[in-house]
This record gives sequence, C-alpha cells and structure tokens, in this order.
Amino acid sequence: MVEERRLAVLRAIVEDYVATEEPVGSKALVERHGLGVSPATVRNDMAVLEEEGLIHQPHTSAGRIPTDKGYRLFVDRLTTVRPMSTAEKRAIATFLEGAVDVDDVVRRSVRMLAQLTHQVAVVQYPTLSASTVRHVEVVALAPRRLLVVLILSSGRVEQRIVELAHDLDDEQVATLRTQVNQAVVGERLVAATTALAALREDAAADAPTDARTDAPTDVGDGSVRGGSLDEVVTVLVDALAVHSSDQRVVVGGAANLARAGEGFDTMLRPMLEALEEQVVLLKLLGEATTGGAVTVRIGAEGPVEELVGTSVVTTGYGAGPEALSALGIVGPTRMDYAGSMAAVRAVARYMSRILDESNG
Amino acid sequence: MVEERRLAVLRAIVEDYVATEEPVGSKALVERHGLGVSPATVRNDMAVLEEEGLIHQPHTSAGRIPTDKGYRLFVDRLTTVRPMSTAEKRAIATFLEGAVDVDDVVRRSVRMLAQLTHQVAVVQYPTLSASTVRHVEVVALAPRRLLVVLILSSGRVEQRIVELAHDLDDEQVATLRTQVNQAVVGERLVAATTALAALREDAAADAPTDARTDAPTDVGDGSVRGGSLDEVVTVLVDALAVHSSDQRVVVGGAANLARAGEGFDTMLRPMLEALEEQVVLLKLLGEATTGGAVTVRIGAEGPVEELVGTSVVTTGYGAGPEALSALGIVGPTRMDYAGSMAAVRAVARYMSRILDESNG
DNA sequence: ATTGGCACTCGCGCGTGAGGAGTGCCAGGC
DNA sequence: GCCTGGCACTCCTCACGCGCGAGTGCCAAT
Repeated sequence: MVEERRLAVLRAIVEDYVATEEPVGSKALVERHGLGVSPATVRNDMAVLEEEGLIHQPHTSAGRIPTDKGYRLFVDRLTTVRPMSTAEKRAIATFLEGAVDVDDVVRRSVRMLAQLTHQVAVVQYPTLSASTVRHVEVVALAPRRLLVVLILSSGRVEQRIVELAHDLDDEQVATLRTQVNQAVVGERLVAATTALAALREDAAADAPTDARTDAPTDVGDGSVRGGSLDEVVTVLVDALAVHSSDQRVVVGGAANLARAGEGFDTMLRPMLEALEEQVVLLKLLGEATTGGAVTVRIGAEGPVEELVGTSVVTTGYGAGPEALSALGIVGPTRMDYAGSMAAVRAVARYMSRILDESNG
Repeated sequence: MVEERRLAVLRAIVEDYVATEEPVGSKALVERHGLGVSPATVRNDMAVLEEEGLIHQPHTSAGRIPTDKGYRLFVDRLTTVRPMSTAEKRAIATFLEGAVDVDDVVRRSVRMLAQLTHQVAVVQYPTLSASTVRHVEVVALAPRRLLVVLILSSGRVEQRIVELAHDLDDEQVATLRTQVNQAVVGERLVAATTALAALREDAAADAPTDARTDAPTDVGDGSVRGGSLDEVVTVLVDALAVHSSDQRVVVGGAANLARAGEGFDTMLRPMLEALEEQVVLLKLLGEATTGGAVTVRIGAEGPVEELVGTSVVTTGYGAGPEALSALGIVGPTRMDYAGSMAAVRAVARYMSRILDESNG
C-alpha cells in the first residue's frame, strides 16, 4: 500500500539521517535502501510526510530531516528493538558480575551503558525497600549525644547523630538498643517503619507522662526515658525513609557529549548543567514505567525545557517487582533508538538480576 | 630598567590575552596599559621576549600570545595573589558553614570553587587520619559470614563483609567484638592499625597452632578461634587504610567547559574523559604542597599528557597539619591565575577551618 | 636606548560565480 | 489512480580573488 511505503520512507529517512547527520534526499534514499520505486515517487511521498509534520527541510532545495513528531512515530511503530548480540550480552554479564558491592554495580552499569550507546548514561541508585533491617547499633558519643547506625541486609549502612534533651547512662543506652532491635531486626523497611511507630506508642502508653512532652519522667533502673526513645525512633524512621527510595543518581559518559556534532555548542552547556543537578536528573528519569517497558521521550516531550534537541530513553529496574528504580540514557534526538533501547533494556535486566542474587 | 619594563610588557601581554582571548599587538598594549613608551619600543621588547621563548606569534603579522614558559614566569614573578574582597569572603564563609556533614562540606566547596573561578573544580575528600575509632560492630549474618562495621569519630562509617573458614556461634562473635573494640576504640587510625597488629600477634601466640594456618584448633568456651580473629583483623586494617586517606574525588562546574572558547573542541573530550577517571583526578591533584602554598602547573608540566593547553591550580587543605588533602581547579592555560589562586586558597582555608571546628 | 617612519606580510572578510544536490511540477505510461 | 522520466528552478557550498587593516621588522635619527 501507499501508506506502508510512506512509512518505509520515513523509516529510511530517520535511519539515514541518524547515520549521516545530513539531510537526506530522494535519490540517496532509493539507492541506499531497496525501495523499488523512483526518486520522483519518493519525492511525492516526502511532500505528504512534510504536510503531516513528520519531516521538514532546513531550506528549500535541501534534503529532509525528521521532526520530533517523525521520531515519535518512528520509535512507536517502525522500530524493532533488536536484541543484543550474544557477545554483547556476555560482555555485559561478565562486566557487571565483577562488581563487589552495590556502589560498584551502579558504577559499572553507568559505564557499560555509556559505552554501549555512546551517549550520556544516568543510573539511579537501587531502591532498597525489599531489603530488611539487619541490625541497629546505638553508640553513646556523649551523655546527650547518640550515634545511631542502621545496617541493612543489602550491606548498606546509614548513620545519624541524635542530640538528646536529657542524659542517658550506658545501661539506658543498652536498653534502648535492645528495644529498637527487637522491634525492627529482620523486618522489611516498610514493616520496620510501622514497627517503630508501634514501639513509640507503647512507650508513650507505658510512660506516666506523654512521651512527646519535653520533660518525661524518669522511670528508673535501666528503662529508657520515653523522650529519648522518641528521638531515636524519629531519626530511625527518617533514615529508613531515605533508604527505601534512594534519590542519588550517577552519571557517566559525559565525554560522549564531545562528539555531539552539530547542535553541539547550543546543547552542551545546558546539558552539562543538567548533569550536575541531581534534581534535574531525577526529573529526567522521571516516572519509570513499572513494567519491563522502555520509555522514550523525544525533544520537547521531556520534563526539562532546557534540553531541547535531546531525547531520553529510560526504563525501570530493580530486584523484585515493587523495588523499582530507574536508569537510562540522554542523547540528541538524532540517535540510534533501536540500539539505545536495546542497551538500556539489557543493562536494566542484568542489573536487576545481579541485585536480586546478591539480595537473596 | 630595561629588564623591568620587559617583564611589565610580558605581564601586560598575559593580562590582555587572558581578558580578550586574542593575540595582543604593540599598539594596543601601550594604549591599554600606561607604559610610558612608544609602540616601537614595545616591539623591540617583544622581539626579545620571543627570543627567550616567553611569547610567540601564531602567524607573522599577528599579535603575540604567551607561551607556557611565559605563563610560568608570569605566575612565578609577576602575579600578586590579590586577596578576596570581604564580600566574597563572607559569601564563602556563610555558604560553607551551612553544610550539615562532611559530604556536604565537600559538595559545597566544589560548587563554590567552580563559581568563583568559572573553571572546573576538583576536591578530594578530607583525610581522616586525625579522627579516632569510635566503635566497631561485628554482626553475624550467617554462621560463616560476619558484617564488620567501623565507625569513626568523624561520623564516617565503613562496612565490610567477612567470609570465615569456620563457623562461629553468637558467643564467639561477642568475644570477638569485645576483643577488637578493646584494642582500637579511642585510637587514631594509625594507632588503631598497629593495635590490631599487636592483637593478631597475641592471638597467634596464645593459640596452640599458628594463627595463619587454615585449621586453627578450637580453644573452646567463647574464646575466638585464632583464624577468625585474623580474618576480621585483616579486613579492619584494610578498612582503616582506605579511610586514612580517602581517595574519592568530587568534581563540579563541568558546565564551565562550555565557554572554553577556542581550544575548545580539541580540549573538551580529553577533559571530560579525565573528569570521569578518579585515578586521573588524583594524579591531577597530585602532590599537594604541605605548606599553605598554592601550586600552579602549566600545560605540559602537568602529570596528564592528554591535557595539553590546560593548567592546574591546587593547594592542600585539612584539619590539622598532617591530615592533608587537596583541592583545586583545572582550566585553560589562558586563565586568570591571580583570581584562581586567590579563590583556591580562600576555599581551602575556610574548608580547613570548618573541618577543624566540626572535628574538635 | 628610544623613537618615528616606512615598507612588507598575511590573515580576515566579502563579493562573485560555478557547480551541484535537491526539489516541485507536469505530462505520459501502465 | 499511481508511478515515472524530464525539466526548470532554487539555493547551498565552496573556491577564488581582492582589498583592508593590523601588526611587524628594520633603519636612521635623536
């Protein structure tokens, strides 16, 4: 059908433009791709595609380049995510499996992604809500100062300092440690949070005065003042919250910006600035799809206005279905979508698997 | 004297070239700077300076630009590190004092430096050898698997997993924890390392068999198998070593590369690549001077061949005299040395002070 | 040692013009 | 109705040539 050929023409235009970075003309098209028609026919098709806003020409008598809308259609309907070669798969697997801890997995993934796609790679730290609390350590730094260390099954550690309103002796600290550990050890992060809330309420009920007042009474011999427990619990809940969705983001492959070709100088600065802003990066990774699907945002569709002319390819990953984080790449709209999507998907899968194994 | 005026000419050339990024001619020089001589005289001086290899002209009949050697002389003899304005000082102080922890101090310093100098800023994490061991926690994850958590007075935490050759029960773990803590708590990092070595030797002496063999005998009731102690100690020593000189480096202001002007495209890529390599960055920061001096490395003097056309301005910082780390900036050889040196020095001082306070 | 004068060099910007890629349109063939 | 070859037209690109001006080097005079 005519309509089919037109799409084939669009696909060919996108592919050629991505490859050559130059506007592509009718003649070159029929030669490089085996469309069995004449240049004139292609020209007619192009005219139609241009009317539909899928392609456009920089000047009269120049070739055509795809518009954002054209790219959109291309990724939605014309692209087949070609799977990675087995060699590539093996490379990814062995490289990622060499990681020694979570930090290392993330670092290696960023590197891998950047290398595979020749774009800037962005990886959010894995969420840890699936992991459990291994241990809570409470250390007295000073009479009114505690160090609370939260140790998770994933090997991650979070420490906080708590300033108390009243003195605690060693025995009281020990009691506190025991109480808290009994409440949370072995629990998942969310469960631990609720367990802590319960603990706090129990303490409030037991204590003669409201635990939230500034002057709780001393209940004597080793038992812990309600107020102190309250303070420690508050900090712990906070630490748990931070850890159940880690907001940190790692970028890599910024050097790939150097070969960005044309849009280069206009794009470079906002790009680099964006890469230094965690907030912006998180926005970019944005709503990671819960399924295994790879999301592509093209040009102005993106959440960051500054980044015109760039596309973002992201997907979710993580050990377990609900522990979801995101990773992806950022590059010019003129990019190899099929390859990028495949790479993003592959890295996400291997990463999920590795995290899964190390968690289990 | 003649010689003096020649240096004045060199200084003027450097200053103008840095400001305008264009080769500077004799006429412009006498106009913009108040040298009381004619252009012809300056031309003669320039000819001499060129013979000495301090300046050079891109083409015949073009102005002159400084060579690396010229910059070197300029920095060594002609530059006066103009102190920061009080407004700038206050800005630095308030911004850095807003930091909540060590990580934050580092992040803010990088940002500040990049902003002040409009260059790429590089800050190494502070060394912590001045800090002491607050606590060591040993947690049994599995019969043959321990989690060892090292907590320092600075609030920093390092955790390691130890795979044991033999099972340990809870009691043995408790003993191990006690032994280790007795040895190292309160010690400085270096002292702690030696204390651990002593502990290991004691254990070896007490044990019937050599502690380093794979099959130490069981010495019964709660005391710890020599082999297990050995393994834990090894890991701890390693963790201490990593922490007594933190090798992590943070960069910022990469966006400043975007306005690098001319050498731009040739410089950009190696630059960005270097910034992603921790090792390279550490080389760049290199031998931080132990005094309060600011070091300037110009062009090929630098330890990284790839970075031609760039200069590095670094200095040491840290709480206490021996706890030394480094920070600095990287930029084109054509940079404002006076300003950069002042900024680097100022940030280093404030950072040292803040770390000092928070440590004390 | 400094200066003014002067001839010379050479990069830069600009207009011009040939070449060519690509288009749009039209008329004819299947 | 769709495809095709032909043709005139547009407009970008590049190379060439030229004039301008900045800047130099040298020299003779002070």
